[in-house]
Amino acid sequence: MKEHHKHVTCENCMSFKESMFSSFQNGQISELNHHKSCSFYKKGQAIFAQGNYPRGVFCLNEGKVKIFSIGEEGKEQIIQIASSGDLIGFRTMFSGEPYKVSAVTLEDSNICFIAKEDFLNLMDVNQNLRNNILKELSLELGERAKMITNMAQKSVKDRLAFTLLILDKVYKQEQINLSREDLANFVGTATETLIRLLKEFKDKQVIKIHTRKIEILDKKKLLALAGI
Amino acid sequence: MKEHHKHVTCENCMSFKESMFSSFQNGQISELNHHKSCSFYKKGQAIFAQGNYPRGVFCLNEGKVKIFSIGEEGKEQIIQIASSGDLIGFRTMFSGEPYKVSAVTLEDSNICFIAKEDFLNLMDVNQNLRNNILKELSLELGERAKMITNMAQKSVKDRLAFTLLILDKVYKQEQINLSREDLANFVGTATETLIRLLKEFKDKQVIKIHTRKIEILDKKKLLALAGI
DNA sequence: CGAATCTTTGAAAGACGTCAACATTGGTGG
DNA sequence: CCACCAATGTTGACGTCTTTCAAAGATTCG
Repeated sequence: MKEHHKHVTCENCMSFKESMFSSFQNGQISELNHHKSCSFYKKGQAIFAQGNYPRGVFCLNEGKVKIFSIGEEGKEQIIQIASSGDLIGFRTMFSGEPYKVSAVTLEDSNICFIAKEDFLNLMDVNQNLRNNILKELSLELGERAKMITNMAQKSVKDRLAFTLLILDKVYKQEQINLSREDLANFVGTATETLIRLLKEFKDKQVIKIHTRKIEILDKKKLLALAGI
Repeated sequence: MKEHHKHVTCENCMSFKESMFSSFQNGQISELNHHKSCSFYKKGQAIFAQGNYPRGVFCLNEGKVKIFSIGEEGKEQIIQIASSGDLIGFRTMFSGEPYKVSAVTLEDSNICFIAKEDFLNLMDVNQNLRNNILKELSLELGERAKMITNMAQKSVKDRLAFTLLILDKVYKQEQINLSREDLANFVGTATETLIRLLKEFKDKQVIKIHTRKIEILDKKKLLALAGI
């Protein structure tokens, strides 16, 4: 468990080189650092909520965050899991709308904040940042077309396989650590259905279950199931 | 039916003021016009295809275009229907990837083309265009989060209601004119299921069916069904 | 240790997709 | 201009995947 209010500067941020700001020069980095503030968020804490108006962007120094949209029955649909180095909430900087999604930490996290005005100023001045943002928006748009297609055309089992592969990348060498409900809300199914399918995957030696955590044993079988 | 090779200049383009270029000044408009070429596409003709690399962007002067992604079984999932004034294929200008979706005309259309290099030069020079593009990418990203949630959580009936409301905006005062298969591929269901639900909506006086075309009679009922 | 939360299992109903046959439509050539 | 054919649309029957509801079993954390 991480300590509270760990102070991080952009200069010594472990996630800096994979971040949207990776192309910044020394002077720009310290300027960025000057404009950011850094906060500790406990597991389960909200970073922003659907319907609110944004005041800036959040840069994830350490931790994991679920980005989800809430359907009419109040059920969460997880769209994305953000992790160290990811910038979140920047979409709303340009759209003029309130947030269309909510963000909640999945574990204790250190998250930096850059005010909207400062961020937009950086965008104006820095072409690399602009290009990185354009690229990221574009990549995400492509991913979401794929996700829509999966939701519309694939069985729950196939989607679970697909989701586990995504999570494998997010959790890297760690085991996947999500509640059954969050996992179900990412796959887009009922918790009970998810549990039954996990058991099936376990019986087929595709995954190993350590109570809450999930270890992927056979990525090839998952790839075949997900149809990639 | 429109005649072939109708020549359109940006200056006299009926869709110009709703387009991404609406903020251009006179000199910029004629420069834009100088860099574009204009082609006639017959109904059902492909504009670009998933997997190919983009050479530029397409500006829809007149007509309608389905944007879809193809699932593993070869089934189309329609993501969006573009109409007059819409710019399509600009996502791939920034991502460096090949197209993740395909575009095919739904009716005879006039479509202008702007080469990638020219378009990116315009982006560099023109802050309004840049902001419009950023805004459009952001808005679309928000819509797709909503679409993912709908696909994952709502019944086919609810999604049909939602889709009809989207199409009502696309077709404005006209009646919706899509094949049953395309409509099913937008809703994300089988053609047969779609037909059964259309009949149900017809019996409930929500829509009126003129063979292929669909007229919306009761938008309120649709809004209630779609849960908006 | 116990309360609260999260997870698992079972049974039953319903929504949806698939297959096969049939009907209608619109475009084409005679 | 009409008849015909291919493409598109419609209907019914059936099976199965998935959800829902209810209850019991684990686990976690104070």
